[in-house]
Amino acid sequence: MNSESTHDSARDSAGADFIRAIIDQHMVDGTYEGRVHTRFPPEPNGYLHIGHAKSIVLNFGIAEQYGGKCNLRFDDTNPEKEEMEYIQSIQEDVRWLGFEWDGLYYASDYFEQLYQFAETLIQKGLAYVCELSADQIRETRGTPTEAGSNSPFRDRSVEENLDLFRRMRAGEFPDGSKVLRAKIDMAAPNITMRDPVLYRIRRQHHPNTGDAWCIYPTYDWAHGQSDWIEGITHSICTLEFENHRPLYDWCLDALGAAVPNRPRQIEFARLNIGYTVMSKRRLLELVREGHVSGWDDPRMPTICGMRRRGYPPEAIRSFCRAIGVSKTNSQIDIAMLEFHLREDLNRRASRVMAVLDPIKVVIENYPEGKVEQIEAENNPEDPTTGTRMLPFTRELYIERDDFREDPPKKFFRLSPGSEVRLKHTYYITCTDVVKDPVTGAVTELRCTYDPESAGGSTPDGRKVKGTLHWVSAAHAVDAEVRLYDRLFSVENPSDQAAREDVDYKSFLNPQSLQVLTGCKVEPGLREATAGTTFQFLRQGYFCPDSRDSSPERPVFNRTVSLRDSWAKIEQGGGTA
RNA sequence: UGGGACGUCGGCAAGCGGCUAAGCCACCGGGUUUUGAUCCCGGCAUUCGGAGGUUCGAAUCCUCCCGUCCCAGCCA
Repeated sequence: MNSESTHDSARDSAGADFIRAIIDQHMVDGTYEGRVHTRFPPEPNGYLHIGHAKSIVLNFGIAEQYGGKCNLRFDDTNPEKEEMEYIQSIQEDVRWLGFEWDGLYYASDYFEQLYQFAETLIQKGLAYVCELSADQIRETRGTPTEAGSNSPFRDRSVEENLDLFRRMRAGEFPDGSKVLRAKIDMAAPNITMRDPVLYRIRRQHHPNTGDAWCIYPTYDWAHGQSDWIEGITHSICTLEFENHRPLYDWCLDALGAAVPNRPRQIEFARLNIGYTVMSKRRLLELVREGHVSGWDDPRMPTICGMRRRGYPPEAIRSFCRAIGVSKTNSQIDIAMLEFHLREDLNRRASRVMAVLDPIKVVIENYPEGKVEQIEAENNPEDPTTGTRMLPFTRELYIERDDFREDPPKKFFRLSPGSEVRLKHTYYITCTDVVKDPVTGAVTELRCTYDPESAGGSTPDGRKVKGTLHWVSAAHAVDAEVRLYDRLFSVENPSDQAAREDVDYKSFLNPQSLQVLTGCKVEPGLREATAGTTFQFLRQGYFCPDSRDSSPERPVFNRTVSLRDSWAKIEQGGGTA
């Protein structure tokens, strides 16, 4: 079923999560006759995000692990919010993450059957057509501490209910005028069980069924039965559905579902990550109000945003596996995500040189017009990736921050009189600093090189502490580089906003995107295409932007920076 | 003040009555290094929300208490 690419790491020695423990037990006692069938059931009302990835990895991962199946099912019971655009993007994202579904279904595929089930319910005296308005239903539902009261329509005859329900379907009544309700218990302590609505009248064009229906089932009526129809064994969902499980079971019982063909609902805690928001409502809002450039803005926690940012699917998968599955409401440290990102990229990203904030270096004793080809390894973590040639000339660019006229303690990069190594090649020594006569800003560094140091070491064996990345001025390609940072400047935007009674958007990080122009990258990068993430040596991982980059005008997104212990030293030391 | 669920290191998370409470991230040292990256080595909960109790023995069982989350959509 699933592709081999998802096997990327065996489960470690830790015990299986509680869901797998339940399945293990089912395997032992034969509850489902050895069958495991899960499903990933997104509502097509938004783009998938990293929280969905957790669920995808869980559901598809379980199917794979137990030799079972996993369906992709669109939970399209509410045509008001659902769109084709989302149906497309969701499939794209699931596939990109590396999974292939066994069956592709829509809850709407079952509308007829669901309708028939509802008639069965009516016939059993377990559902009735209620004519109370939405407001009246709310008012008679009671509160957490007070029981609700019965609807005056609760005790209609089976015949009347059947007739009314059929006429609802036939379109004889206006939107919102009637609903079908389950007849359970208006005094139930669990509010979900107080005669929940099963069908509503809504003349709304449906992306899949068009105008075939004017009544639509609610989630509660559609979900469990869809699971049942598909032969799902383990219906895994998030914690907020825990209160609905009794209803899920009630529906199945009412229809006579029994093991081994009776789905079991299991709830786990949804993923939360610091410094971002995860609800589709809020993500939609950020898109609609233009706080980000779209669902695929590289700052978004959406799958498409992360893809554009340069995350490989493997990194997302290994993160999802590492965080575990439990029922504890938790929030994962963003550092955990970044760790798995770097771990993956370190292994596979080609090393290249790019100068983000260039300052010119002129090597005075290097012949004018001479061009040497320097051999550079592509990835020290993987020698099979070979080497490439890099042009070296008298005029180069290095990182402005790699030079200090007045170097702090333990700074072992370039400063007047100091000697450093240029990565893959010569040692250079700074001999003079050229400044703008009016601003005093450093505009150019004059250096000398040691011809004996070709290849990065000298016959006399002297050491240099610093190694800098560089690019030949004449050969460098100009590029735009976008540095991304966390979307929000506080760890819990939603919680904090609620506490301080302000809008969560007031915590948007104004520094979340910094655009650098005039960056100088090595020549080969002109040909780079989206989908490949590189390591810009000593800086971080970057990828060509899938929308805006072109050979004529390369644009790179910073996926994540490299860990930087010097920055820590400098910060800590400076303030101490 | 109703019901449901959850509380083990800064963040995740194993543990299911009996070795000195796994592992990962973060953090703090130290080593290697032509990326101050990677890699390697070491440190990091006498304690499991709290208080009682059962037991030879409890994070694991019982009682009470405290805290957090979810539920009053014709959303999912």
